This record gives sequence, C-alpha cells and structure tokens, in this order.
Amino acid sequence: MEALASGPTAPAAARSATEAFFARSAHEVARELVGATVLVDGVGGRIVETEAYASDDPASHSYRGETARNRTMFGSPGRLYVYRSYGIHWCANVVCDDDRVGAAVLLRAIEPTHGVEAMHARRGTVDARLLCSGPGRLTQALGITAGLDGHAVDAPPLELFLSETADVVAGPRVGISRAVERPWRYTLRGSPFVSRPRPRA
DNA sequence: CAGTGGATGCTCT
DNA sequence: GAGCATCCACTGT
Repeated sequence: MEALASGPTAPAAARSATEAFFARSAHEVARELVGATVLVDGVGGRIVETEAYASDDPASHSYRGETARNRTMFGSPGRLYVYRSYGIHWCANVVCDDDRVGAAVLLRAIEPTHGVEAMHARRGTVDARLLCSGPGRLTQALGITAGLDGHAVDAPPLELFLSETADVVAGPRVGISRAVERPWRYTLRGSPFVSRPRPRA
C-alpha cells in the first residue's frame, strides 16, 4: 500500500490511495480488510474479524449525529476511531465514507504475527489465541488508546498492508442490542483467532 | 462447557 | 441514572 503523502493539514482535494480505499461503504471495506495486516510500532498481525457500522445504522455510534465522542467518524476516511468500551477497554475502528459520513469498520480480531513478545507482555496471557481475539484484547495487545484516535492508518506508528482476496464468512454482529439481525460481521473462514464462537468447521 | 456478575468511565436520556 | 460495539473470574453441572 502506498504511503500517505499528505498530512492532516493538506488540502482535502488531494485524496491519497488509502483514503480512496476507505471512501466506500463500510460493508465493502469490512470484507476486504479481512486478511489485511495492521501494525502499530511494528506490532500486530493479520485481521481475521471485522464488523461494519453504516451511517444509517441504529447500532452505530454515529446514528444520532455528531458528538464529542464520535467526531472522528464524521471526518476523513482511513483514520482510526478509538473509543472506550464498558469503561475499561478501548475499541478501534477505521472510518469509511460511502458518500455519507459516519460509517466505520470495527476491528474485532487479529491473528498475531508481528511482535508477539510485546503482545504477551502487554496482555499477560500465554495463550496465543487470546492475545488479539476480541476488540478490547487487540487494542491492548497493539497498544491502541485514545491517543491514536483520528490518526491515519498508514501514517507512523501505524501501517496497513492489504491482502489478496481472502475466504470471508458473513454473520451477525456481536455485543449490540439494536439491528442485531444484520449479518455485518466478517470473519476469515476457519480461523482459530476470531473472537466469538469458536469456528465450528 | 454454560451461565452469572463485577470492574469501570463516559455519553446520552 | 441507564446503558453500553467487553473481558475475566468464578460458579455449577
């Protein structure tokens, strides 16, 4: 993937390749991010689980309009939206934009491939399957906090490498109470590193 | 295994 | 004051 040439203050007209990739529906982006590799300071791995949150989605933080918390969701695509979950964990999204602002893709699980030692140290677990298999776990393992909110996903310390097409399965989202039935959770088929139900086959 | 409850902070009603 | 896009420890089968 190309490096992001323009900084935060660059003219909006000069949209980078990364921004263009994320300037689509959260569904397309969520599906294509499965199989991609994301690193923070060289620590991370292959994305095996994502969820799409659309702009007109009752389950999305952006549904009721812009607030102080979700401001990043209404900005440039290709940036991280980081928020605190249940008062304890951080959750990381990538902002999308399919003509309507307020869409994003939640990163739910990663297969650890880079900097596994650092992840173990941060997480304090010995089970590789539990290092990044959940939105709160993966932010802890990669060291993602509110400090990275609004940060471009391809600007240091973040790196993103897209992949060839992966074998992706769609299913219902996890942990939400509204629009529960929408099958907007995307997982890498058969991966033992997804967060929820152990893949049965 | 399945089910329950506690921790903990912030947003919105 | 309720309700979370969660995780973990602990209980009982």
